Amino acid sequence: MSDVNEAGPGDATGLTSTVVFRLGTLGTVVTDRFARELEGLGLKPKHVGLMAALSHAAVASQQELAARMNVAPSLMVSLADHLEGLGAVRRVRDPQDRRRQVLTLTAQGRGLLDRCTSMARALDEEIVAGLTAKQRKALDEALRVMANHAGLP
Amino acid sequence: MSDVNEAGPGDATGLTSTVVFRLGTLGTVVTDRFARELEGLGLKPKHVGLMAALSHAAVASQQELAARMNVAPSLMVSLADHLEGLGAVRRVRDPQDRRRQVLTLTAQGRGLLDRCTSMARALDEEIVAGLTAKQRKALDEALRVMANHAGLP
DNA sequence: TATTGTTATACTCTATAACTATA
DNA sequence: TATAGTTATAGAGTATAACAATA
Repeated sequence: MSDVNEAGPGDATGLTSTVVFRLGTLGTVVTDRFARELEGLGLKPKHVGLMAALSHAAVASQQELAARMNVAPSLMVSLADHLEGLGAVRRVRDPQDRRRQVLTLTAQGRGLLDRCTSMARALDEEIVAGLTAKQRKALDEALRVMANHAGLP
Repeated sequence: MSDVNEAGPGDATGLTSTVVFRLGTLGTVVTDRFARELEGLGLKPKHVGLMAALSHAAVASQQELAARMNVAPSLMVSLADHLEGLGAVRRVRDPQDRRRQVLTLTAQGRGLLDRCTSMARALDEEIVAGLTAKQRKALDEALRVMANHAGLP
C-alpha cells in the first residue's frame, strides 16, 4: 500500500494539490506582485480595494465600508486619510447624522482606479499565460462562483 | 458611452472581476479559515507548508527549505523549533558539514500532516460547493498550471 | 446611553542585521 | 574569509481599547 505523503511534486493527493493550498499560495504571490506594481502610485492593495468598493456603492459611511471589507474601523480611517490626501476620495459629514463621514470617489479617484484596473488586467495575462482560452473562461467562472459563495464582491 | 467604473456587483469589466483581485481575496479568506481550523493542532499555515515541503523532499537543510518557501532563514528557525517541539520533525547535524541542520519529517509529523491534509480537503468541499464536477476539474487543472507557471509546488 | 469616527496602544508576522560555530 | 544557523532588533500591518463628538 502506498503512502499518500510519499508522493513527489505534481502530487495528486497531498496537501499541495488542495484548492486551499493552491488558492492560498497563488493569492499571496499574486497580491505581492500587484503590491509591488502599485508602489509607483503610492497605493497598497487595500487602498485599491476601498476605491473599488466605492465605485460600486456610490456613497457609503466609513463603518459600512469597514464592515464590507472586513477591516477594523480604525484601519478604514487611515485608508481614507491616505486616499483623501491623494485627492481620490472626498469625505463629507452626513447632514442628517453628523457623526457619519460619507466617502465618495472623486473623478481623480476614478482615474486612479482605472489605472490600477489596467495594471491588474496586464498581470492577469501573465498569470493565465499557460491556460487555453477555454481554460481561462472556465477559471473566470469558477472564481466568480467561489467569490460569490464566500460573500465577496 | 458608459463608464466602466459605474458597473454594479457582478461587474464584468471592473477591478473586482480580475483574476488578480479574485485570487487575492479568495486566497486571504481561505487561508484565514484554514488557519482558524489549524489552531486546535497548535499549527499555522506556514508550519503545514514546511511539513508538506519535507514530505516531498525527504531531507533538506534549513537554508534549502527557506529558499524553497521564500522565507528568511531566521523564520525557518522558529518554524523548525516549533515543529521539533511537537515531535513532527527531527533536526540532525550533517556529519559531512556540521554547520548544516538537516530536517526530516518524523512518523508523527506524517500523521500530523495527514490530519492537516484532511482538514484542507474538507475545506475544499466547502469552497467549491457551488461548482459542478466538471467545473471543479477545470479549476483544479487551471490552479495546477498557474502554480507551476509561478514556480510553486 | 449608544454610535461614529478617531487616536493611542499593543500584538503578530516577518525581515534585516549582528553573532556563533563550523568550514 | 565564507557559510549555516541562531539570536536580537526593527518594521509593516492590523486589531483592540480608550476617547471625543454627536445622536
